Amino acid sequence: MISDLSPEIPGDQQNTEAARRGRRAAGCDPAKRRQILDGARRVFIDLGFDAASMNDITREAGVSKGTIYVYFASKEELFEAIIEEERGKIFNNLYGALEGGGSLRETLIRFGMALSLKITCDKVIRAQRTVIGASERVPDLGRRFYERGPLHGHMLFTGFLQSAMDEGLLDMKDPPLAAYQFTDLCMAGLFRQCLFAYRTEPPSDEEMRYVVAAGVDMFLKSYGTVKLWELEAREAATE
Amino acid sequence: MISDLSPEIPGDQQNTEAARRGRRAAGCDPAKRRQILDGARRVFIDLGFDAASMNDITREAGVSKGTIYVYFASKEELFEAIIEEERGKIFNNLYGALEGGGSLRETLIRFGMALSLKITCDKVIRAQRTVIGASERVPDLGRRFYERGPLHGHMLFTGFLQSAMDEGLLDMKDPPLAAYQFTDLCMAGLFRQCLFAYRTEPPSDEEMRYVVAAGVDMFLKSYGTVKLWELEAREAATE
Amino acid sequence: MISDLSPEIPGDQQNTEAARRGRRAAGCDPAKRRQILDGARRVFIDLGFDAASMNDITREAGVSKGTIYVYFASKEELFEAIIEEERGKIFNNLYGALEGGGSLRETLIRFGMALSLKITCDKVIRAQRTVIGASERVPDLGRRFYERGPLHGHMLFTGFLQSAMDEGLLDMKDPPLAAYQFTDLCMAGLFRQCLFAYRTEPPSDEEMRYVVAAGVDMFLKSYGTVKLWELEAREAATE
Amino acid sequence: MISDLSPEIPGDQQNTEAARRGRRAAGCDPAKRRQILDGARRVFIDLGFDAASMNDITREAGVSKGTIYVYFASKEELFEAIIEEERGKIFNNLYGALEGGGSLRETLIRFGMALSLKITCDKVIRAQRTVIGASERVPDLGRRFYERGPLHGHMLFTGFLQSAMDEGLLDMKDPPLAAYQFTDLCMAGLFRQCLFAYRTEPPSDEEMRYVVAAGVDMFLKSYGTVKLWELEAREAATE
DNA sequence: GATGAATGAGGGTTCATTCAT
DNA sequence: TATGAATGAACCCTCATTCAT
Repeated sequence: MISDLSPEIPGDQQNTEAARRGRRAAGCDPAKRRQILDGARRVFIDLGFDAASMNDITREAGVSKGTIYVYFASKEELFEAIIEEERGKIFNNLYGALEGGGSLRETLIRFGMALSLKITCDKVIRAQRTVIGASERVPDLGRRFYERGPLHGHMLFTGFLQSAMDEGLLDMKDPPLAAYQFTDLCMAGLFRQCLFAYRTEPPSDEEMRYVVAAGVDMFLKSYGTVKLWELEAREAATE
Repeated sequence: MISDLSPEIPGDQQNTEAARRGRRAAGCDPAKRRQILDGARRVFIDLGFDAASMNDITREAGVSKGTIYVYFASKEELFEAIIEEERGKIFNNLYGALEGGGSLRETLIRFGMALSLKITCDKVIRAQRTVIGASERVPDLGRRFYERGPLHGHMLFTGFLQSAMDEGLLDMKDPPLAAYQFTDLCMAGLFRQCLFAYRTEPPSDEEMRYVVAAGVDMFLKSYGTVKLWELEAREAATE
Repeated sequence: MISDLSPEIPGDQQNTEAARRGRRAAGCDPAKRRQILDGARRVFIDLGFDAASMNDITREAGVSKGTIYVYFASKEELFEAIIEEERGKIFNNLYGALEGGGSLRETLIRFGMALSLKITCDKVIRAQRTVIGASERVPDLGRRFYERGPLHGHMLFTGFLQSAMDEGLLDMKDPPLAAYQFTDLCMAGLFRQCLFAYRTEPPSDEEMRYVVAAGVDMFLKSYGTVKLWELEAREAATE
Repeated sequence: MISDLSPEIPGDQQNTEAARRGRRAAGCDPAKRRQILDGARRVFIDLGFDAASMNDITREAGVSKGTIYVYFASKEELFEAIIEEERGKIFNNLYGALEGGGSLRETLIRFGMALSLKITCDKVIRAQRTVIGASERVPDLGRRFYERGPLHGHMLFTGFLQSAMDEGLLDMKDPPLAAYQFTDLCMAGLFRQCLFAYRTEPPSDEEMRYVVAAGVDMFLKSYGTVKLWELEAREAATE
C-alpha cells in the first residue's frame, strides 16, 4: 500500500469525570473545535494570517473570543492547526492514484491528473497562498507544510518510479529528480498562473488532461525503455 | 534584440507653475520618489506587507510620513508600486540570455540557468511570496505581476522556440506549452521548495546546472529534430 | 486574661430544610468555605488583589468557580474575608506576651520582640501591603483592619501600661501616646524598610533584639520611676 | 548645605532641527509630558497601579493613547516616572528644616514637624499606599523609592545628629538607630493610622506638635548631655 | 448544590493616517 | 512643501462572572 499521508486530528476528549456528567472538559468538545476551525479557516484563507483578526474569526465561527482561546493558545497556534488540517485534506488520498492498476502510461496520467487538479483547485491554491505568505515570517510553517505534504508525496512517487525501473519499464539515473520533473511537467505553467491569480478559474479537466498527456509523453520519451515500447505496441495492437 | 520588459515609471511631473518658481509640484520630485521606493522596498521585502509599518519605511527611506503620503495615497498603493518595480528588476534583462549565440543546447542551458537562478534567489523568492500572499486580497496585484513578468517572458521564449522551429532544429505541436514545460523543467522541484521555505538557501550554481542540463536533455529528446542531432554530432566531432 | 482578638467566622448555616435532607443550604458548608479561604489566601497574599485571578484561586482551592460565587458574592468580598482572617491570625495571641510574668523590663522586651517580629515577618508584611494598597479604593477595608488589629492591640497595651503605673513602676502623662511610642520604638526604621521592600529579608532575631532593647531603654529612661530603678538595682545585685 | 534630594526631571528637548522650525521632537514636549504625568498621577494615586487603566489615564490627561506611548514606553515606565516625581516632591526641601538655626530642641521640633506633617498629609499617604501596593509585584520600585527618599533623608539626619554629638550636645552609641528612633517617635502611631485609612483626615498641626514635642522630650532625655541641660537652663533663665 | 465552559467587555499596545506647524 | 506629533480604531489576549448541565 503506497499512499495516504498523516492521520492527525487529535484524539481529544478523554474527559473522564466531566464526560460522565455529560459535560466536556475545557477545550475538548470536538464539535466546538470544528466550529472554530471552520470559521477560522474561512477567515485565514480569505485574508491571510496577518489581515485576519481574531474578531473576524469570532464572528465567522460564531463563538466568543474567550472560547477560541480555550481551544487554541494563540492566533498563531490556531493558524497552524488550520494549515495542518488543510495539508491533510489536500494530500491524503492523493497517492492512491498510483495503485489502481493499468498500464504505466495510464497510471501516470491518472496520477498526474489527480495531483494537478488538486494542487490547482481554488481552495487549495488559496491555502497555499496563505502558507506561502506566512512563510516569510514563520518559515517553519512553510517548511512543515512542504515536508509533510509535497515532499512526502514526492518520496512516494519516487518509490513508484523505482518499482517501474525494477520492472524494466523505465530507465533513469536520478529517480528523485525525475519525480520532480514529472510533477512539474504535469502542471506546466499552470501552478504559477493560479498562484499569482492570473487565472481566476482553475484549469478545466480537459485542459488538464491535455497538459498532463503532453507531460507524460515527454517523460516516457525520456525515460521509457524498449520493453515499455514493446508493451505499449502490443497493447495498441490488441485494442 | 529580443527582450526587456516595460520601463514604466509614471510620467510624473507636470508641475507647471510650481516648477517655474523652482519648486516641484507636490509628489513630483523623482529623486524623492526614488528615495521612498528604495526604503520601502527593503522594508516590504524583508517583512512582508502586513508586518511592515509605515514608521519602518519612514526610517529606512529617510523621509517623513507626510511626504510618503504625498507621493503615495496609501500603504497599499506604495506597496503596489514596489511590486511593479521589483517585477521590472527581476524580468528585465533576463531574456537577453536567449540572444548570446552558440548552439541551441548552449543557449537553452544559458537561458535556463539565468531564469532559474533569478527566480529562486532569496530576494526574488521573498518578493514572490509577498505578491502571492497579497494575491488573495488584491488579485489584480498578482495578475499584473504575472502578466508583465512571467507571462511576458513566456511569450518571448515562445518566440525563441518558434525561431528554432523555423530553423528546423525543433519540432513541436504546441510551442507555448513547450515553453512552459521547459521553464518548469529548469526549476524542477526547486521553485516550490524555495517558496515554502523548505530550502533556506537558494540552489547553488552547481545544483542548478545539474537540474537545468537534465531539463534541457529531456526537452531536446522530445522536441529536437534529426537536423539538431546531426548538428550536435558534427560539433562534438570538431571539438 | 488580657489578650486575643475577635473570634468572627460568621454564624453560617441556618440551613433549615436542606439540612434535614442531609444537604447544606447553598454557601453554608463550613469545610468548603475553609477550603476556599485557604486557597484564596495563598493566591491573594502572593499576588495581591489585582494580579490574583479567580482561576488561580479555583485551582489553588480545588473548588469550582461557581461554588466560590455561592460562598462569596464577588472577588472583592472574598478578598475582604481573607483580610479579616489574616488580621485575626496576626494579632490573636500576640498580646499573651504581656502576661508571662518577670520584671517590667523583661516583659516589655518579650512583648516588643513578639510584636515586631510578627509585624515585620514576610507573610505579614505582604498582607499589610495588600491591605494598604487596597485602602485607597476600599478605605473601609483598611480601617477595619486597623481597628480590629493594631488599634485593639494598642488598647490592650495601654491597659498594661496603666497597670504598671498603678504599681508605681511607670509615670507618664499620656499612656496611649506612650503606648504608640513604645510600639514604634520597637520597630524603629524597620517597618518602613520592610513595607517598601528595601529589605528583602525580615529582620533577624538578633537584630530585632538589639533594636527592641534600645527602645525599651529609651522608654524606661523616660517613663520609669525611682521605684523601678530600685527594683532593677536590687535584681541586678541578687544575680 | 545639608538638604535637597535629587534633581530629576529629564533635561529633555535638545530637539535641534525640529525646534528651529517651532516643532518639538517626539516625546520631548515638556508641556505634554507634564500633562500626561499630571493626569496619570491622579489616576495612579487614586486607583493604584493595577486598577488604573491606560484609558483612564488617557481621559484624565486629555491626550490620546498613542501619545502617551510616545512619551513613555509602557504603563509601568509611566508609573515609575510618576513615583520618582512624587518622591522628589515629598523629600526635596524637607531637610532644610535642619539648618534654620536655633537651639537643638527647637531644631529637632522644627524638623520633626516638617517631616511628620509631610509624611502623613493626604497626598503623600496616597502616594505611599500606591508604592507599597506595587511593591509586592515590583519590589525594585519600592526599594528605589525608599532608598532615594526615606533612606537618603535618614542619612542626612544621622549626619545632623553626629554634628550635635561633635558639639557635645548629644551622646549616643548608635546614631543611625537614634535617627530612626527619632523619626518614628515623631509620628508615633500616626503613620500606620494614616496608611490604613483609620484616619480619614491627616493629623492637625496642633496634634502633631503635641506628638513631636513628646518625642523630642523622650529623645533628649535619652541622648542629651549635661552640657545640653546647662544650655537649656541658661536659655530658659534669659527668657 | 456543584460544576466549569462560555461570554464579551476591557486590558495594554500598535500603527495607518492626518494636519498644524 | 515637508514634517512628524497626535490621533484613535483596531490589534491580540485575559478574566470576572454567569448559567446550562
